[in-house]
Amino acid sequence: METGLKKSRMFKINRKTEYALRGLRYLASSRKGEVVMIREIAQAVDASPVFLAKIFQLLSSAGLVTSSRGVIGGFRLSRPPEKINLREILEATEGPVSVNVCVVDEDACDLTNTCAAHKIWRNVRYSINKMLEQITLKDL
Amino acid sequence: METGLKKSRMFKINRKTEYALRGLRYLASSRKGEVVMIREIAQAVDASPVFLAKIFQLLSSAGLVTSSRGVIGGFRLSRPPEKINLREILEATEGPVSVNVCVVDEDACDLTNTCAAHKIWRNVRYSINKMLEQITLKDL
DNA sequence: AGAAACAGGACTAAAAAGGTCTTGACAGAA
DNA sequence: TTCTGTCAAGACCTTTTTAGTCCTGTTTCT
Repeated sequence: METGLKKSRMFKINRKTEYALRGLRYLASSRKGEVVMIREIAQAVDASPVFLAKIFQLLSSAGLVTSSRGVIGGFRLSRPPEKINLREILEATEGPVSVNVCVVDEDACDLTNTCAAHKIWRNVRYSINKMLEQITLKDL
Repeated sequence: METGLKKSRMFKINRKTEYALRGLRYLASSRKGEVVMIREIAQAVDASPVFLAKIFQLLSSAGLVTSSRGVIGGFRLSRPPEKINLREILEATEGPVSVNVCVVDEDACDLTNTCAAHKIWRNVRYSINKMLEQITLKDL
């Protein structure tokens, strides 16, 4: 059957998250604690340095990595790998888990008060977050 | 901070799934078991009839609803609401849960054999599916 | 001061999602 | 049979999101 609507993959992480994970993994495993410049990371994870720089800005402002400027500048993990969980990482690059809008933005749901679905979605979101929090960078 | 990269919402279901859920809910609660034409459903859930028709084609080929053509044609649920779970619905409109590509497509992961992450992603996917399967159309 | 690194914003390109249009197949009623 | 109203299917267009570049500035070390 052909409907004209495309089905792809549900809940798939996007490319910037993919790169973020690879970059963090590189920092965690190959260069424990050291300051590494973006060019090296980009080369290691096979990404464009300019793009990866943007991604690391997100990670930096989320507090997952710490940047230093200047001639020997670069990035390093702000915390040991086992203290950085997957929820934080994904949230830094993609925003919070929401599944259904009305869970996050109450006003977006025109059935707020009567809506049984509301509670369900909230639970789904909670469970996903919980699961993601149990996985740390070290596990990857 | 401004990076030029946008963060929105993680794991958010898209509009066609939203409409699918509303449509199914309408069939389940307002018109139990009856054949209802797409125009009525569209009106009830405030969606374009043409677009909703496409969405219901997906649901139909997934076996969740049954269509009948002709002058008194339309759609009805193939099974009672408590036998239709959320995973089936989301999968019908958005495709399978995958989170990370390499879970679904082994070849896409260049680290297939050594990759510890591989196992992790598989578990995440499994847990999400499990959770979604426990929620049925009736709960919504 | 100068070189080498990140910061930040504007901008462009590519891909995905959302949505329309047209034609055909089917089923029932006159 | 033929007409009418429904879904089926595919091609097509538009809008939104994601991916990625470019340029200019700021910081820090030598």
